[in-house]
Amino acid sequence: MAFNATHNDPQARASSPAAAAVAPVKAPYAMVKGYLKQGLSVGRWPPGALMPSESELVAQFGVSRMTVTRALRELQNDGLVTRVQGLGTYAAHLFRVSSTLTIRDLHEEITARGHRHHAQVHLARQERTSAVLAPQIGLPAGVPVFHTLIVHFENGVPLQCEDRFVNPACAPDYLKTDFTQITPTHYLLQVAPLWEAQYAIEAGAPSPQEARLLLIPEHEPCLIIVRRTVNRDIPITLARLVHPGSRYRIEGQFKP
Amino acid sequence: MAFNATHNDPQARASSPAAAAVAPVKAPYAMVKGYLKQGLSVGRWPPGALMPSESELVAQFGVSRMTVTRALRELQNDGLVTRVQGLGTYAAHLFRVSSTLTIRDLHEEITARGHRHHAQVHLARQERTSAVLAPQIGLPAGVPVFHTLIVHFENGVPLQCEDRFVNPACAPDYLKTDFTQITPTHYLLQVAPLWEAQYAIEAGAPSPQEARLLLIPEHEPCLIIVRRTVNRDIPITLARLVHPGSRYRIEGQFKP
DNA sequence: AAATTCTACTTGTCTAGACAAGACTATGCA
DNA sequence: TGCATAGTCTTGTCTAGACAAGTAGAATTT
Repeated sequence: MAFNATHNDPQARASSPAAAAVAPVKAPYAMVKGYLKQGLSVGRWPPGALMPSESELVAQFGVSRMTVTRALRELQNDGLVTRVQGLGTYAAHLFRVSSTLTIRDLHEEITARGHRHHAQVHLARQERTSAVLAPQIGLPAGVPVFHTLIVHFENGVPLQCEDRFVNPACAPDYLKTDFTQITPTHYLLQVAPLWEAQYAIEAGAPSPQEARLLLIPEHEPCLIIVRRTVNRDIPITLARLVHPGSRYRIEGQFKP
Repeated sequence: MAFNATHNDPQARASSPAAAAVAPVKAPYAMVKGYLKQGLSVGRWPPGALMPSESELVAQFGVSRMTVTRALRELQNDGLVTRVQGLGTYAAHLFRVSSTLTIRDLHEEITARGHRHHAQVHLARQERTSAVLAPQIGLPAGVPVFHTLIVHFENGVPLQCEDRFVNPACAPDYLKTDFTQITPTHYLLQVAPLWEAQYAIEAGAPSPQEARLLLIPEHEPCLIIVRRTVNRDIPITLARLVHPGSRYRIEGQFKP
């Protein structure tokens, strides 16, 4: 991965001008993919247009069909083309554009910035699901759940108020964890490494308690993430993450 | 895509119990992928563990190597495994989990909900880049830019205030567009169908003007998206999209 | 003892051909 | 005219083998 690009480096691209003598030879499938991507970029195939068929590309590039198929399948996964069996490959309507939104463990995010992270545990106990909470987390009402309320600090400044409910069946030792050392996210990833989640990102005012814990005025806008996590239909956790709008934002990029 | 699952439906899954008589036969590559995914889910290979090699899976499933390779490559693209040439395939450390965040054209989003969309154009003119704006959009100071200020309504309720600057070089006819009929996003996608973008999502208070246009009090928290779009290093547009926190939120899901 | 070479195993990629199945079109029949 | 059928083109998937290249450890040489 560190040497000069060779034909089996799928990420091959032009390196520094000084090293331009060594041509960055792309793998054939990457050539085909790049050709189509470039064509889409310059408007050769406007959205919805029929693109060359696999056999045409096979003839044009002199490669086997598997190679062309791979290029087209990757473009499809990237959302750049739509393929329909029996019809052909079409340039995608990019009306919906997607990017990968990465939600990282907050501890890792802070330390990656070279800053100091610490946490204050304000609540860590067992409760019973209320009628309001039960449908949200996906458990029956009245069953035990773990409830933690933790404030995370970056360089001594409160950055996140984490109000979390955890299904004891998934993490029986959850409350024994020292949350000043290990974040709940980190712990839960170890207990249940693979899961699905639904999330909602919204702007809202903090609750009076959250404003107090985050040391912000009650009218300060906050970025609130509500996330529900399940492992094969079994609820794991429901978290409400409140961030002061002046201290936290989500950044990312689209790269079709 | 609508019939019973056959061996080449990659999305094949168990359908309703009544139709369980017809076994949802998965394609071989999907079998291998599902087996590995299941193993990762139940902790058979904890994060960082060495997983079976391609040749082992070939022997185990009695399929060709290309089939196994495809399953593993898709798992790699999904971020579930890490592959190193010469070493093997490892279960990924899922400390950073990603999802696809889709930002759709607002008009499509509203009509998809079965609601009515209309827009009010409050500003559509040519200006010159100020010293503050120039570095943000990536153009020199003092050059012409198009500036539009449009409020979008869902069923008559203001949902988004769109403050946008556009590079005339990319869309010379931008100002001739009837923005009550075609959203700027839609128009720009036609002019420059492929692009990259950086975005930031944050919570904040609206400007007095934005509060007035959105018919909300000045202290109402808003979800603000700032997006900068470029096509091969040429800036296309810089947009500030302000949404009332009580009326708009971003939803999505992780599905490793 | 240190450096080098060899070997076994891994992933990365490609080929040439095959069959299946969906979608459209032209044809033949009633 | 209306309908069924055959043909053609498309994508979806799989096979069996091949070579390249990266890694690690064992064997050999210096």
